[in-house]
Amino acid sequence: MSAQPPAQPSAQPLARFAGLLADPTRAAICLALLDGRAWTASELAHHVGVVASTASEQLSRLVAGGLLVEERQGRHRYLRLAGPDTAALVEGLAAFANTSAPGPAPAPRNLRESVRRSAEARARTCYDHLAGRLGVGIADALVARGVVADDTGLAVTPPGRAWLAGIGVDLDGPRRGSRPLVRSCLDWTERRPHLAGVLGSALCAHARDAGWVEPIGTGRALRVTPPGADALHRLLGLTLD
Amino acid sequence: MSAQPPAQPSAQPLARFAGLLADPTRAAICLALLDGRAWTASELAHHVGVVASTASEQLSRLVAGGLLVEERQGRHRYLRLAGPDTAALVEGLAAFANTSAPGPAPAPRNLRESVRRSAEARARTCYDHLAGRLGVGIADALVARGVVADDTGLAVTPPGRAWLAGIGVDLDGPRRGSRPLVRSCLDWTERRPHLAGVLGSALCAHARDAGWVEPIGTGRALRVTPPGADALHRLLGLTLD
DNA sequence: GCCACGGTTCGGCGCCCGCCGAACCGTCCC
DNA sequence: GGGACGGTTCGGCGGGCGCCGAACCGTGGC
Repeated sequence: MSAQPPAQPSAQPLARFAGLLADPTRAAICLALLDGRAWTASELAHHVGVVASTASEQLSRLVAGGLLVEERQGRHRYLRLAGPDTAALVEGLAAFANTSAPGPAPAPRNLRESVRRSAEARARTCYDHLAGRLGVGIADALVARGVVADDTGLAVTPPGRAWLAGIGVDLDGPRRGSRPLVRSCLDWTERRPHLAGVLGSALCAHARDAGWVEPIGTGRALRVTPPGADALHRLLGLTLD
Repeated sequence: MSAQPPAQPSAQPLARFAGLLADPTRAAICLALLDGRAWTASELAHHVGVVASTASEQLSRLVAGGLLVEERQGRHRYLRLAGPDTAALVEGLAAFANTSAPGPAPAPRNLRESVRRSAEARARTCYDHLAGRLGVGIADALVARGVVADDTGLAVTPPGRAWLAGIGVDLDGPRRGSRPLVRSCLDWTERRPHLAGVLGSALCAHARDAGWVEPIGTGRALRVTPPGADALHRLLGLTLD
């Protein structure tokens, strides 16, 4: 029974919320949805390797818990993360989970290397911005060139803002809202921060629109196109592996 | 069996890590440790309302998972959160859990009011900085007075830095390290940000040292002393309820 | 030396939860 | 209208896990 009141008032909600991500199936679903797109229920079921009915239950649970939102169209049920803050939470938690937990790690040492070499580790989207070595490299380059200052938290410098506008990255677009202009997001493959927030989103959109990157297959992985590699080298001095 | 490999490589660690907080007992332990102090195992057991053996198991699990660190002294086992970033993660997650999860909420409406009136909601420590209405009030006041800028992420302004030094808050103390100078931390009672990072820590230390606040009992709750109320009003125009 | 006490280990109990298969419902296409 | 298909509901199974009590271990005090 143990119906005695919990000593901390918020322990119950915290546990219930954390429980949403405490299952491998639900965790895999949330990670898949980090690409920011809306997936159908059966896509997710197939992707994480469970039968449709199981996925249906877990998806309902995630929606009820507020992590996911759903949109029904005809006989399809589209699912996506509830918002950018939710995505940041999941990504941050995943990064934390990968950096800590030194216990009986089920990672056979060279799995790490194979992950590092994968296309996703090289360049991918993280919700609506760029991640992987590409994302981290861009973040480093922008800090090195003074576009973004890293003194006391991240900030876009005034000359940096002009420089960004000059190459076609507009920070005053419709996406503004109350989102922070630039935010740091911990990269779970590189374990170092890349850029999120309005700037991260605008950069990613620009890279897509300008043809610098294009998606590989249906996942989050990206390929840097030859013109993209040229532009990144010319503008940021970036050389990718 | 279902031994098929998970589609997402990091789903397993994420689930395991989230699972650490997915239990009410473990969650309550972590929330209690948010005060930044080291507790003994039996203190925690009594506080969260489980028997010593149960607490021992859960504590070992939290330590193995990297959320807590332990320090053994004689026949005592002291436990604290692994670090400020861990504390931020727990606090952020708790705030998120309280804001989302609109489901069958077990909160009987006026519980919220009773929480609001509690001493903890008025003023408390959050790991090593100030929280509650006092914490967010200070944050608002510092932003309003230009000590902290909130344009593109939080930052301490140059005049703000001088002003802080003038009242005895030193930001270049030994605590610097690689911590951000000022960071936003979501307050789970107010659901609005208060100040963390080096500034938050220094402010809290100064408030204690100057006798502005003093702990109530053994918890995280704080009482604002008469001289403290005077100083906060004089320096920041802050009037507390 | 003895005893008190904090902490741990172990066995066992009971519940919860994630999984599946089967049946069912609604939508879309032909 | 009929059939294909995405999605849901339900029953049942199995495993994992959180809890406790009891026994045990090591430290510290007397």
